[in-house]
Amino acid sequence: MDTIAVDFETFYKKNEYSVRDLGNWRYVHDERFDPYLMTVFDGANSWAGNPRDFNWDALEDALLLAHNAAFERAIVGRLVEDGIAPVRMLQNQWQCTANMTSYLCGNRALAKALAVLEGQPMSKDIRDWMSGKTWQDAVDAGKADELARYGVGDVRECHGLWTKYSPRWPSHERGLSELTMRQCARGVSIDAELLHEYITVLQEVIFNLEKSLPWTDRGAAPTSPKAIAEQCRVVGIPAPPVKSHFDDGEEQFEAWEIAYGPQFPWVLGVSQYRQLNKLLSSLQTIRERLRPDNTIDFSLLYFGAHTGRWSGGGSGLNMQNLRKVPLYLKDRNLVSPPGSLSVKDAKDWVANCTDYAMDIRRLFRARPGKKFILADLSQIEPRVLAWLTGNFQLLEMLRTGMSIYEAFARVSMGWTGGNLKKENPDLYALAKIQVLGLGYGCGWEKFVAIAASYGVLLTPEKSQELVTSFRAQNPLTTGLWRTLDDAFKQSIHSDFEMALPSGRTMTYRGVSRVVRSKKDKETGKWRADWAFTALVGDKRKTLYGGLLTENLVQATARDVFGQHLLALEDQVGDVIFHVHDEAITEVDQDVTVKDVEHVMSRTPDWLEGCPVSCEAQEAAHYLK
DNA sequence: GTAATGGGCGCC
DNA sequence: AAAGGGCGCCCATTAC
Repeated sequence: MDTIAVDFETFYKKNEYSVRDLGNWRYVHDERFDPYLMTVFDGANSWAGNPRDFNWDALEDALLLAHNAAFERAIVGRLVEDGIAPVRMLQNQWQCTANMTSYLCGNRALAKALAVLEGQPMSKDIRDWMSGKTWQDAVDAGKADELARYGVGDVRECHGLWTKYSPRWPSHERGLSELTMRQCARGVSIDAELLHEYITVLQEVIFNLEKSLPWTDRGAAPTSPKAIAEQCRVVGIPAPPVKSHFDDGEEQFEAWEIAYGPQFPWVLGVSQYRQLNKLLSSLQTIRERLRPDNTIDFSLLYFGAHTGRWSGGGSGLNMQNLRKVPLYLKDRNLVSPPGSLSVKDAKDWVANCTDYAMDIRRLFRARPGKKFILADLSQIEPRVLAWLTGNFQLLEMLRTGMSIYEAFARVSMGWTGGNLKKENPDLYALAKIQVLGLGYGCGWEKFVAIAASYGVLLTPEKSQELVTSFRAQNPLTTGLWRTLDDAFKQSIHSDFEMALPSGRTMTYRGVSRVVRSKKDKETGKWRADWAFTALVGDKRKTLYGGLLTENLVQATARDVFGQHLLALEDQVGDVIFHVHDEAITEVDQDVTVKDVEHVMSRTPDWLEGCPVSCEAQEAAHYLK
């Protein structure tokens, strides 16, 4: 079979008319859509020109390659609709070399991937210059040849990368890449009526809120930090603490809100404005993306994170960070649950409110005649950590169906009684936060914040006690930190490679040691300190044993979930989208929760002995 | 004018 | 010796 690389240059304008602004489908169906240049390379010959002049027979039955193939594929779909490309073009197989290079070296962008894999620089200047310009503009400016050369260069590189590197890209990973493209194009069905209602209501709420912020009268933006600081100065209260400047920044900010919120409504109003505006932006994006059948396409990036997880971005709507707690609106004003509540408690709090609740997750629903089955893996990361560290005692208890938190309490906290959650809920809560928060080397200050996010308040003394006892009672875990830390440091002046159980390897390129000044906790004095760094994608980061452990666990959990995704598509039905350890499947009425659970409870061959389980439920729309 | 950066906020 | 991590989008501000 021929393998042919294809690339299109299309009219775009940054921040106005681009894939980033509109998503693939809406972009190629816009009236401004103009694929003015097509370039093709089959390994020997290249062609460049207007797609109307292309001999499409040359692509019949070929494997098509593109860097960001989801985009090229959407363009071909539009060309087919317009009768420019033949209908049989919908049958070609595609492979995405951007997905491939993400897997191989953590870089999606062609120029960066070439720089890392081939040590080769590449300029995108002409493409940047084309923002807002047409093919005729390029001709008039005498840049048409340069543009065509650039396009041909792209397809040559794309083809070359595939030829040289595709053998290193395992077939199941190609399968996940293809599945991702299918999922994004297939999209999800939207309750359009509810969407429009939500937008109308939310606009009114935001309008009311904006008016209540004193500085908006003076023309300042609703969330202007300068205006907020000025207002604080005028009324004689301290400016809000910057959350990221402190381990307990979240708590400090909350304390500031509690101290001054009752006297000055705008103190709470700013956060509320940001929350509401973020939600409204998402709703408006969904509205702009609606296709005639009331579905939207979206973007999920295969290997978007260096650990291999998918990321949700690239087209202005992220399906992986839709808010869980509905907004409670009373008389067209937002009433927020107390900040101290956990997500689960906040949801219960809103559920008990009458008036009006707005839940963005309700908008995503199964297509007519189908139903959703939502399934998520149960504590996959701590289970993987237990397997990686050889914590057989814990794994054995999990195998009996015991909760991981109770098993942890028995193995590491001396619990010998019956059902922990029923008999000693306080100890259960302490076990839970340790399992979720202490596996990767977290210190006591940060642990206070993590515990708080699960609704557990720890004093500094209690936090220190838990961190210390966790490390003493879990030598297998601290041993893995140490092992990876040592191995990483041994790799100085070269690359550090970390083998995963699945056979995949994570590579941290260019390990080096840097000297930094650091504040001594006891004396408060600055002194020299070493840190070991390496490249993660194209960014240099400081790494250490606990962090490498976390990366290893996250990557392994991703590989487990990836196997489940392929099996679900193969054996159960369409996976509409997924969020790290949670699959949203859209299935026929005769498919059962058990069918999904069966697939997602399977332990891969390469993780034998690690109990995997999931929780699944049917629903008419997305929830949880 | 656009690019880069950092804070805030959403998720697992 | 110690250090939780992985993302994306919106907004405001600053840098160029």
